[in-house]
Amino acid sequence: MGKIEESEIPVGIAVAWGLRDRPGKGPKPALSLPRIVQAGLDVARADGLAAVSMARVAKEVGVSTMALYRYVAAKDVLLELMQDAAYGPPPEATADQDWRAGLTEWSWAILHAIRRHPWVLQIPVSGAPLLPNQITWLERGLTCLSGTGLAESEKLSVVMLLSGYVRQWAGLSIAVGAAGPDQAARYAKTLARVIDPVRFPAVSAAMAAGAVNDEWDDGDTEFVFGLDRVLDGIAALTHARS
Amino acid sequence: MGKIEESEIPVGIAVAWGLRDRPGKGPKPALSLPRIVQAGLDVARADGLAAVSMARVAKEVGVSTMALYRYVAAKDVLLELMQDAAYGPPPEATADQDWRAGLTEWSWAILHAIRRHPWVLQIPVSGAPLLPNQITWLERGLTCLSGTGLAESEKLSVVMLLSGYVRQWAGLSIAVGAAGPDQAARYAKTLARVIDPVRFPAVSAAMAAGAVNDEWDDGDTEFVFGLDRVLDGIAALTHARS
DNA sequence: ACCTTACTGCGTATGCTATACACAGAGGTA
DNA sequence: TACCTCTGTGTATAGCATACGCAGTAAGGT
Repeated sequence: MGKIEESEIPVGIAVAWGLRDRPGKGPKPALSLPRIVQAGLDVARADGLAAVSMARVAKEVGVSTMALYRYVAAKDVLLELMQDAAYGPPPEATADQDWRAGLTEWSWAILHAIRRHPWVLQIPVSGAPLLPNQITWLERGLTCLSGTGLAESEKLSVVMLLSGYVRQWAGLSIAVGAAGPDQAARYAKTLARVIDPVRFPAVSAAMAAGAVNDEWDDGDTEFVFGLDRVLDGIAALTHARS
Repeated sequence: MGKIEESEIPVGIAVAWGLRDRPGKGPKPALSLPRIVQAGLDVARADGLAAVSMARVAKEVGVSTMALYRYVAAKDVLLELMQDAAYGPPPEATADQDWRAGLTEWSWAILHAIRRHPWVLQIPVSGAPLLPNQITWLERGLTCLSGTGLAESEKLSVVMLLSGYVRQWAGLSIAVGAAGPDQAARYAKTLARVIDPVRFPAVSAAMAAGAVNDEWDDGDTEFVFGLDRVLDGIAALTHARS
């Protein structure tokens, strides 16, 4: 692979894809990028994303803080790489599925990945997805839609719509259910305390009907509800196209 | 309003709703919470959310750093208040709309609010929405669905689905188009550079069709595409319910 | 064999961050 | 008047990302 002009591709991206001239001139590197990223994952899993500092990661690898900067241009890059590693590659696709079954599976797989590494949601969105695993997930999602008559740009929009939903839903459900099992009940109680039924009749009605309470008791049924809504919308489009 | 047991309601929340015993014992406060939040908004607008430090906000108000902690328990609370202030109250609802028109308007209003204050997307999600403006937005969204036969919990899910979509879409479109007008083209070029058509046929096809390039040229058409998909899905549900 | 060159990991230093704590003054209440 | 509580502030601490310079290491060219 040829040399890359640094003006075109961000450094971290190039590294992640394995492009880089390795002249092998100096001393042999004592550590590797995957090793650093793995250490970052370990710290995040153990003590949360907030605990992921360069110093902490370096200690985890058994190396001085500044050594990391030989492999990673800045902390942001490390976080991006961690994110890509956290999602990992998507699971193998089941053969002979229609688009709906395929995308359902795909969405669940995203949700599971996020549940495995909830901290990925706290990583600030820095740009469009570009890293290997993210591209692979995108590829798998687009493939599900190959049978439909959708335009390429429509496929792309659909996949992003879906991944956005999963991500958003996961974030909300994790935030609500984070501190404990009965946190949702407390949330409802707090709302009831603060909300004026005259100013907020609809919210009050929803609360009176127990919607807020029931909402997160078994998160999965609520997830499939929204998922089915999105998929119904896509189905309407595919019907119109065929 | 009575005293609140601090175990039930987070401090910042209580403050935002205006609940707090004001014994007026000591010296008169020289500043107010809204003044501080406004200063935070000013800093965020001028130099981005990263520039919002307690010291910077304090300087903006003309006060020592630590003075802020008399009004705000921690920086996180300030950020939550800033977020609520950034969204502001939702616009007045147009009379005599069906749910779809109402929610469309509502979604656009959210998008506009985010575009006015893009940094809100960088605030880490700390919990379920609880602040006054957020509740008001929720109220307005639920009200749009009052005519439909949906269950309360379904209404809630629908509203969250929609707000999630808008938020997600706004984040992506801002991230992509952030650095400049031709950033999207560079993104496409970079992708083409890195992506193997054999390993990623679907992504390559999308790129070849110009999907990635066209996607963000006029962001609004892409926004309404996804929005219509979601609304179609909701429409399918309302038909089933009536 | 030797020098050059590029690359490694490291130690130090800088300037920033949030916030704990103690204190002085203000303005109510008893 | 004495007190009590709430105010704003100054100082101090611990942590953070990272710029910079240095010493050592291995390969390429001569």
